[in-house]
Amino acid sequence: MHTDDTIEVGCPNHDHHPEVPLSVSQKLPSEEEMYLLAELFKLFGDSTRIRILCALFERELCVCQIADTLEMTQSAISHQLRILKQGSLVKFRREGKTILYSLADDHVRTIINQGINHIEE
Amino acid sequence: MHTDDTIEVGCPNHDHHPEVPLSVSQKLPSEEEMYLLAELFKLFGDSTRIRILCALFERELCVCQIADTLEMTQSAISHQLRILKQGSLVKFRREGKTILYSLADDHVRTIINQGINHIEE
DNA sequence: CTTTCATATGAATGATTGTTCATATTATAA
DNA sequence: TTATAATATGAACAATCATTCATATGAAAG
Repeated sequence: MHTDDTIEVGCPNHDHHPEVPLSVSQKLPSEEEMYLLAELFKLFGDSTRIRILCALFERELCVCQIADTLEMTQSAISHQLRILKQGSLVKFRREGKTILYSLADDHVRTIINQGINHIEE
Repeated sequence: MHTDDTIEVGCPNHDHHPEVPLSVSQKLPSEEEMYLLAELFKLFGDSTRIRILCALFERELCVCQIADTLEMTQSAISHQLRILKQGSLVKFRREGKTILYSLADDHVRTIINQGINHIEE
């Protein structure tokens, strides 16, 4: 992440507010929490995964329906679903040989909608 | 993004709902929009950038204050600020030799808070 | 049990990306 | 103008990642 070598410090603004770095870092979320936040957004940061999630906005879908809808291979979709599953963004249920995927919860929808809001301005 | 070769199709579920891929893809946001969405979330998908944005939650900061707060080099911070600037997530103003960065708008806060909500459950 | 079919996964590969190091830019102070 | 200080940037490198291809798994039908 970063070296623990000497880190440069100091500029007029900095020197006139020597308390700032400490005071800011005290109000920061924990390193753990910020790391998890980044990991969460990383899941949304790929257009294949976004397209999968958007497809699941409509209804639950089996893997090959997603592949067909997005015009991608079953394998590529399956790999991405695994990542979305591990990140608890999608859930699934078995129906015979088929596995049906759906959005894990409404946060997924909310976060994506928030992103759409930001873009459309 | 994907090959235009033959894409496999078909499973019982799929065959019993042949209209699904088309009907789902018609309700999808445009490819352009989904691409932009992924690009947006990519900006939040790095822990250095998340830490920078969280630091700016508190107050506007110059580059070396951010570097000092996060214990990283000026160069690393500057590179990431460039990415955040290009993505319109931060704005800046000059004050002498110093450049002060701040959050571009409240969407940034909202999106991050939405992410925090998701994590804390 | 064996075959079939939907899905999952491991290895390989090319592409993208974050950090470092060295250097450039830009504004101020001397 | 020259020197200094804050920030920016280009090239290089290592690490991460998405897709492909080949193959494995697991449920169900025969």
